[in-house]
Order: sequence, then C-alpha cells, then structure tokens
Amino acid sequence: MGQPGQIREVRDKIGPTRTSDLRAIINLEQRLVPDLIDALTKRYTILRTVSLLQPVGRRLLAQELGITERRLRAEVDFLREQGLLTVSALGMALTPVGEKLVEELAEYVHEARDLTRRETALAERLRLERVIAVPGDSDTSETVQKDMGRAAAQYLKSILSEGMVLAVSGGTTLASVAAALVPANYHGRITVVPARGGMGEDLDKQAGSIAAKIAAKLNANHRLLHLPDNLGEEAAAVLAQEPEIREVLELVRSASVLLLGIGVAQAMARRRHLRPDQLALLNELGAVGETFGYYFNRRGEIVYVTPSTGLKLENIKRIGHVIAVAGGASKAEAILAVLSYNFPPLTLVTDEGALTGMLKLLEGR
Amino acid sequence: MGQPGQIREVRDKIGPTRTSDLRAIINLEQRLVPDLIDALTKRYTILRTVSLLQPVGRRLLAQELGITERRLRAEVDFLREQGLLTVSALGMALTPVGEKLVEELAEYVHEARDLTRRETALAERLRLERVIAVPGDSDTSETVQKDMGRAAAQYLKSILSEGMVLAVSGGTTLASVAAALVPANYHGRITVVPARGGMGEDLDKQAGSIAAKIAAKLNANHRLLHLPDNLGEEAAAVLAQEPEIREVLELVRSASVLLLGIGVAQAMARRRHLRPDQLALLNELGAVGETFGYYFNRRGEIVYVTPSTGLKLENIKRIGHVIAVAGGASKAEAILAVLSYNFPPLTLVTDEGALTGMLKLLEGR
DNA sequence: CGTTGATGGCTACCTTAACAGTCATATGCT
DNA sequence: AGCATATGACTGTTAAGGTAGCCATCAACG
Repeated sequence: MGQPGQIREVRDKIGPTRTSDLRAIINLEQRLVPDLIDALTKRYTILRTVSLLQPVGRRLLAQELGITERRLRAEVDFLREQGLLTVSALGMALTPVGEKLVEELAEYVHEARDLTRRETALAERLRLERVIAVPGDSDTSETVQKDMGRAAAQYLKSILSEGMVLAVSGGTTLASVAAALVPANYHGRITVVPARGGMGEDLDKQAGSIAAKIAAKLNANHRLLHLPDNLGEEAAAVLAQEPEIREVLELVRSASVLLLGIGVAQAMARRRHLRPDQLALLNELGAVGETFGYYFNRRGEIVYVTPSTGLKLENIKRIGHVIAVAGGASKAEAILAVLSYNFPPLTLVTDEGALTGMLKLLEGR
Repeated sequence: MGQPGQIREVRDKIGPTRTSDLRAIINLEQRLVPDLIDALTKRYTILRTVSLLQPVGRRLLAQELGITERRLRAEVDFLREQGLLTVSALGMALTPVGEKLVEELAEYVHEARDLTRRETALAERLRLERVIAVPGDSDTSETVQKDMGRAAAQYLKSILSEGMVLAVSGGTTLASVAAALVPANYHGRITVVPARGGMGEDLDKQAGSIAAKIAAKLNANHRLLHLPDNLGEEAAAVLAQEPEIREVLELVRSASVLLLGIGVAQAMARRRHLRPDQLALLNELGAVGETFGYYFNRRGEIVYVTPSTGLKLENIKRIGHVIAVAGGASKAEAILAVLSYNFPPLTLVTDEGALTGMLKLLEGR
C-alpha cells in the first residue's frame, strides 16, 4: 500500500511539525483504542486497493486482500454506507469522496504503520517469531522503559497457561516487566524460576527477586537457586547433587517459557565484577552482547561464558517460547549480536530507539 | 472537561495548524471508524470521571456514567491492563500515566465532539463574546456539572484582577463554580457581592453564600445584602436609604464583573414561591428563561421582574464582563431566551447538552 | 468490642446479538 | 448461453452483556 515516494514529498512540504503532531495523536489513540489503527488501516487498504483496481469484483478483491469474501462484504457494506465507494454490476469503484479520503489518509496510515512495518522487517531479517516495539527510546525516557515492560508483561500473559514453567533472567528491564505485570490468579499452577543463580548486589534486579515478584503477581509458585554465580567447577558439581538444588535445576532446564534481558557486554561484565584481564579478553574476542551469562560477538557466536549454575544454552532448544526484552538505542548492537544466535522461536520486545538502531546496523552490513 | 481556558491558550500558542490538523484527522477517522472514535471518547470520559472522583468504586462510577456495572468492568479491565488506572480497596484511581493521558486527550475529545466549531457558531448567532462548552450533559451526569464549574472558575480567574468588584447570582450551577474555584490570594483587593438580596431557603445556593464562598477562596472582601428579596416598593425605598445598605447597593451597581446563572422560568418561579396566579401570568407572557429575577420570553424580551433589591438590568450595561454559566439539555431553551437579550459582551460557559439543544432550536427557527 | 450497613470486588450462569461461513439466487456483460 | 458479479437468506458459533449472588473491607454505632 501507499506509494512511499509520494508520501515523502507531501511530508517534506508540510514539514516536521505535522509529522510529530501526527505521531503524538496516533500514540494516544493506540493507547486507548489499540484496534483503532488496525481497523483504520484495514479499511484504508481496501479503499486503496479498490482505487488501484477499479472496477473490481468482490471475489477478486477478497483474494487480493487475503480475506474471505464474506468478511470483505461486511466492510464493503460499511464503506458504501459511508458514501466512499459504489457498487455496480461491473464491480466496485470509489466515489470522489472516497478518492479524496484515500489521498488524505496516506500520510496517516504510513505514519501509523511505520512501526509495524519495521517490526516485521526486523523479524524477517533475524528470523524471529515476532517483534514488538513501543514508541520512544528507553535511553532518553524512563516512561518508555515502563511502556516496554508493560508490552512485555502483556505478551507474556497472553502465552502463559497453567502447568507452565517460566524461567527469567535479571536486569533492570526485566524488573520493569515484573513491575508492569497486572495481577492475575494462576492458582499456583505456574512455576517461576530464575534462569541462573544469584549475582551482583542490587537485590531488586536479580533473577531470583524478579522470579519471586512475578510469581507473587501471578499467584504462581516460585523456586529459587540459592547459589553463588561464580562457582568453581568442582564446587558446582558437588552442589548440583544436593536434592533441593537438583530439583530446582531440573525445573529450570525443563522450562517452557524463557524471559530474558539482553545487556551490553562490557557493561554487564563490569557489573559482574570481572577482572581487568577478563574484560580485556572479552574485548579482544569481540563480545558485544550478553544474556544470562553468555557473551556474543557481532555474528551471534558465543565467545565467552561466565561459569554459573542454572540454565544452559543447550537446554534452550527445547523451550517453546523465548521472550527477549531489551530497548534503547545504546543496546541496539548488543541485541543484534545476541539475536543473531540461532534461538528457537523468539519474540523480541523492544523500543523504537533500539529498533531503528538495529535496522540501521543491518543496513550497513 | 479538559480545562477549556488552558486548552485555548495552548492552542493559540501552537497556532491554527495543529487544531486544523487535528480536525482533519478526526474527520477522516470519524468517516472510516466511527464506532472506534466513540469508544475512544467513552474511555476518555471514564478516565476523566475517575480523575475527578478518585478514589471511586465501580458501582458509583457506573451510576455516574450511566452504564451498567458489567460494561464498565470490561472497560476498566482494559484500562487497568493498559496501566492507565489502578484498583485498590478504596476504589479506582488514575496512574500518573493515566493522568497525563487525560490531559493530552482533552483537546482531542473537544475536537472530536466538534465543540470548537459549534461554540463559535453559537457565539456568532447570539453575538456573544465567547462560548465555552465542556463535553457531556449536566442533566445526566453530575460530573459534567462539576466540570462546567471548573471551566467557569478557570475563565473567571483569567479575567479577574485587583480592584475589581464581582457580582454573583445564585443557583446550584454557581455553587459548583464556587466549589471548583482553586484558591488564590488577591489580598482583599477584590470585592465580591451578591447581585441581589436573599431568597429561598437553601442557604448554600443563595447569592450571598456563593459570594462569601468565592471571596473566601480568593482571599477577597465580600459584602452582603441582608435584605428580603420580595420587598414592597416603599419598604425597599426606605431601606435603601440605610447607609450600610446603600453602600453595598452602590458597590453592586458599580460591579465590573457579573457572574450569573440562568434558570428555566417555571422552575425558578416555583422555587421563589410565586403565587399560582403569578405562575399563570408568566406562562401567558411566554416566559421561558430567568436570571437574577428577570424573566425573558423566547425573543429575549423582559416580560416580568420579581421585585427585589440589588442589581438592576439598567446597571448591567456598564459592566465589562458578564459571565453566564448554565448547562444541561433541559436548559437550552431558557439559556437561549435570556441570551437573546442585548447584553454587553458576554461569555457563556455551558455544556455539550445545552449547546446541542440551543443550536437545534436556532435551526428550527 | 462486636454488629451492621455501605461500599467495593469477584465469579458464575445465561441470554442475546453480532459475526462469519455457506448456499442459493438475481443481474448484467460479452 | 455462459461467466462473473452482487445480493439475499439461513445458520451455527462465539463473544459481549445482563443478572444475581457472593465475599471482603471499613467505618459508624449501639
């Protein structure tokens, strides 16, 4: 739909103010009536297609639009009622009013659908199941971070069902997911576990605390891994034999949903108090992104792993749903690196800043 | 809703482009997805009402909005899921995000209801300086009445300055203006007086009480007319000689701002305990609207005056600002009648219900 | 200090109306 | 006549909304 060339021209004439106003309005609308934009776009697409193909019959049009004829009929009836198109024996055609509407709507729809378009573009490039992006940039605005949290929380709830095991990693982003979760009651039929053992000082941002918080909100069970993160190998092996711990570890490795945050490698390494020589090594290896202890280079290859207990990347393959949440332009490179790894079906919840950054990086390649 | 004074200011700063853009977009949307725009305004109304009443329970809110509790629940669930409001044991309240959204949406809804255009249309037809209308109908919702009070209070403050004398009439509407007034400090440099002597039993709705309340809120002076309203002519003449009373009377007659409510003639006459023969007379004379003792027929002619002490219509000509406040579809005819009289520059603060009613009546003529 | 009434939230059940799928029919063009 | 199209009617499914009864909480009051 929508000849981009034309739209660009129009926009340039009108100037940036109009576009930003438009965005602001679209934003408000999307919050209060999310399906408004969808419905509007759908009808716009119909009008637009008719305008190109007219006169056109319903069967053909339905086929063209990929919807059933019956459904199309309902839409067409409405549009005719509104005086935007007429039907004759030869098929449908737009009225002058309809033609004008299509023209005026072009910019709006383009603007409204821009995020969606880029979401799918990124999803295709990285072979992700789905990308959900909220407007704005977490780097510059805290509300965007919250917004992203809410989007992730909403998506999470949509795929959760009783009997599932949910593994979560740590970080501020996931903390905001937990905070944004609207309480629900799963009658203890869901179990939430941290993907790995404890780490760092800030309790609120640890995987364990986040697991506990999510469990509380959903009235679910939670189990914790009371283990230091940086164990030696033998010590880890010994501890893993403890029944209590083994049980949790098995739970973690059988998780059906994994919720993970993504960090910038250097920042994460520093937060983990790696030694200077380790930091240098990471740098040398080209590590840019990190998620629950695994460091990735630009090509999505694992270049370093912090010794830790809990979920291993091998176990991940069996997980049905992986949800990655991360945003902010500054994280674009890190997210890209991590997601270049060959994950199972993965949904990325991000923000416009990171989305734009990632697409730009991909273009540069 | 949405503080018309502020809105107008903002709008002026941004210039006409934004408003017309907004109008254009809303127009398109209204053509293509009318029911979703309805949903949008409905949700806005809910948020707005919660914002005024919070914390508020569902039952009360449903009653206020005139919808069933069940229906409201669906909406509330959605709004909560969107992070716009929270529910607690005490009831619902807006989140900061929700508050911000309401603010940003005010202008949108104003445009969506086509209030701006209709405001100016009415102002032109009746030669008023300005018309300010809030969305909704006071007849069916109490919050609309409050909202109208807020709009009037805000406008009043915008034109008040030190040294002024403000005369007020009575009625529930003006009581809500007084209640909505945000306290300010005029250092006793403003004087508030009732437009007329006392009347009726309900103290809170009397001109005197309202004057006192407004004065208290603004830290202004007030003087009262301790006079029965229904005096004989001689008695009035005698009393008017009393220095104390004479002083106040002169103050009233030199008022620079007049705030008045408008009532339906029959209802007001009954509240004033006029005799049946007087009521019949009013009816015969075609009185439909009333303001501070003057009764007007449909053509804006004074057909009856209750004998009283205080401001006379002759004195009104010198007053710089007259603010009339009245709303509700049921008052449309009365307001129209009163405002057909040749007032000095007058600003009408009303609601959508009355505005719609008035325009319909004007069209019928 | 317990009781009661008001307010607020939650769940379950059932009715109804909107929606979409299917088939049959009418119309007009070639 | 044959094709493509619109149009209408019938129907099963589904989700929305109405109704009702329940419990929790809090404050007023005996």
